[in-house]
Amino acid sequence: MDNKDVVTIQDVAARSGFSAMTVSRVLNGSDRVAPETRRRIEQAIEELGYVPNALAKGLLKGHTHTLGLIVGDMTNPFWVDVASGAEEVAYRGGFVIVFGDSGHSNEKESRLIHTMVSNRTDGLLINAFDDESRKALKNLVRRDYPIVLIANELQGIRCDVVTSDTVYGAQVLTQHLLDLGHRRIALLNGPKNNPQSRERERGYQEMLREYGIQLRPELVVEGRYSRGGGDGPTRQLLNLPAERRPTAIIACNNFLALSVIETVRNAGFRIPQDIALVSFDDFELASVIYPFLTVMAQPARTYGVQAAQLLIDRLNNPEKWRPSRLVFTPELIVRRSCGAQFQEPHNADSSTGSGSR
Amino acid sequence: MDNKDVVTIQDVAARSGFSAMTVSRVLNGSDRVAPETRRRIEQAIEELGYVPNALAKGLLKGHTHTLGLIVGDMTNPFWVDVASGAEEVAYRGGFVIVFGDSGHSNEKESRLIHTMVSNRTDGLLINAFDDESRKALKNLVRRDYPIVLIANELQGIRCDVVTSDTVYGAQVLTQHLLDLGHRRIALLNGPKNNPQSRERERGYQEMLREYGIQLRPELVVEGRYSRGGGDGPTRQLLNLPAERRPTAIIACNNFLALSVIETVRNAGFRIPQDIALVSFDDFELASVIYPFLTVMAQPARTYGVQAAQLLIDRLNNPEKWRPSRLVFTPELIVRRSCGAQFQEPHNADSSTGSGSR
DNA sequence: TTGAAAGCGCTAACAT
DNA sequence: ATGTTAGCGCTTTCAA
Repeated sequence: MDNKDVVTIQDVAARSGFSAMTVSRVLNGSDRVAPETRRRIEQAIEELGYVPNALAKGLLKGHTHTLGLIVGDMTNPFWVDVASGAEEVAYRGGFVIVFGDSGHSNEKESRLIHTMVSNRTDGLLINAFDDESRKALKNLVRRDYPIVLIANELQGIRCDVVTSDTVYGAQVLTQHLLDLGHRRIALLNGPKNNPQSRERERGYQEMLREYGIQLRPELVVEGRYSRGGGDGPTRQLLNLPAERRPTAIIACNNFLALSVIETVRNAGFRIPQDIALVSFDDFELASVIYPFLTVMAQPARTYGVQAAQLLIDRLNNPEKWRPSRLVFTPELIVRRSCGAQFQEPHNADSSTGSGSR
Repeated sequence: MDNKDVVTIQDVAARSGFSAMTVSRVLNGSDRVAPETRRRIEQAIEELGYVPNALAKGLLKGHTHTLGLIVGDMTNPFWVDVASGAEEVAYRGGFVIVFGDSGHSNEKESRLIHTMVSNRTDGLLINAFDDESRKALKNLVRRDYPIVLIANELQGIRCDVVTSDTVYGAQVLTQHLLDLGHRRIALLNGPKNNPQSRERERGYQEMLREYGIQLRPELVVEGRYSRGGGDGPTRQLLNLPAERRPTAIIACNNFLALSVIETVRNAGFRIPQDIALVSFDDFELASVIYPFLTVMAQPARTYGVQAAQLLIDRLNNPEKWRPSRLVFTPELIVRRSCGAQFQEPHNADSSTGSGSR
């Protein structure tokens, strides 16, 4: 068995007694190769364990059949779903996805973009962090580098966008609470320089105004979209004197909702008896186990599927591409408890029963 | 503004009035460049929006600062944690991670391996699907391609391994149930050709034997490790006549536990009153919201961190590498309900309160 | 049906 | 301090 570090197409050529060109034709499924030639070359490939060098091919051809996907937090189930959807479509289309997690940081995001462009991914799917992301992306777009924006729309960038109607989502959530009688409704929002955050605040304000409720600035607080990123702002809300404290909170993503759940619990309050909670984004897994949270569900997986599809379509047909803007309408899911089936056990080890035989 | 499709180092050279070699030196931070020269070249880079071509560099240098990571199901929070840990370490070390999801399929797995090797990832972190994976990996290892096996150990492959003591885990879980008085304990296992599945069955059997309990083959069933992959086998267990039906189930990963929860619920039984449930792997998020499941926790994130570290160390110091075998000891987490804080509401819309003002 | 030559963008090695 | 040459592994183009 040959033990060279890497085996090249030349090695296969030498071994099989044909030229590299003929080997190349076999590899790429050309029909202008004699059956016997093909057989012998395939055998040589097998014997040598040859794996074509995609770098060389990419360098020559100018594309790599590789897509970049940058999300803010790959630990968030929402983005995992997006990634999973994109991966499925990419795989079917013969593409590979290179993932990146910007960790909600501008610096890491721009490093990732640079790396992906440098590695000549054929295009980029990105949940742009905030307005600062625009500069880097704008430069790419100017060079016709294909980009699909996910969830966050950025002004003045000619590219595809897949998003959902966030203003509407915030309106529905706010109205839901208003209809239940709540009047002091807090908005636990994400960072202000994030386009979606601004839309959520707009929907919230509009609905309050429609109901003639006065806006209380102290009830609009700003967290981060990452795990634990709403702990501080939630405490801030709970620390308000009872007569100004919110009776309901709208969390602007699933991790912010988690923050509320944990912080409220630690402060000795109960949900929903003391403080009601509704949220954007779903916890799919958690909801199976204990479905109780009312949410505005965004179609996470569909985001990924559609975004990847848009990008691949564009790559396959560059000249007839025109920017698309896909806007999904989120859906209100009002959850019930499943306490009937799932009783809260009261012994210490609640999951393992009491030892029936 | 220049509008060529891609801008090369030659363009920068021409623009700045120096040679490509000097530009290259600036890019790679060589100190043998006059300050004024550096300034002018950096300006040209900026003006042209030049991004170096990593394919060309990789082709020349023979490495790409890229690591492959293949998991069975990137939708499973367990593997998300692994990926997140690996990503963090890789990023700090100047590497990028290329993810792949084998979807628990041999065919997709081998296609992914091929793609990653073809793209010259410098090494591979992989949760090998089953014994069939050995052939492909063995070929790579023979060519000194660096591989780290995660969770599943494969015989006769000289590479690093990061895993945990699965036999022990199964013993502890089984003993836990035995000590609670259960005698008909079912094992909802993963596929038999998966190395870990065999270890879990071994631990289970050993512990039953130690307690002098007779092994009932009908209580050992085989599911898949993917979402919903335990529905059928669980139904099979529930369909047994009452006197042979298990009083407790051990689910061999978190998704199998989910299957039990859903299937048992749909069949009208309750957990833990009618059937107790313990499981391998944790649901971190779900447990915050509703902590009730007793689990054998595997250190998911640590897997990723250590595996990536092992790989990077090897790449940085190839000649002094020796295969390592890291074995973690899983930990039993006996969860209590947090019903005291979290009461099961009984109205329809449980999360939003009844409308206090 | 097969092969030879040239070159994709970059940098190592060797000039100057 | 800067430049020239050659070549990484592959495919395009042209020739046989």
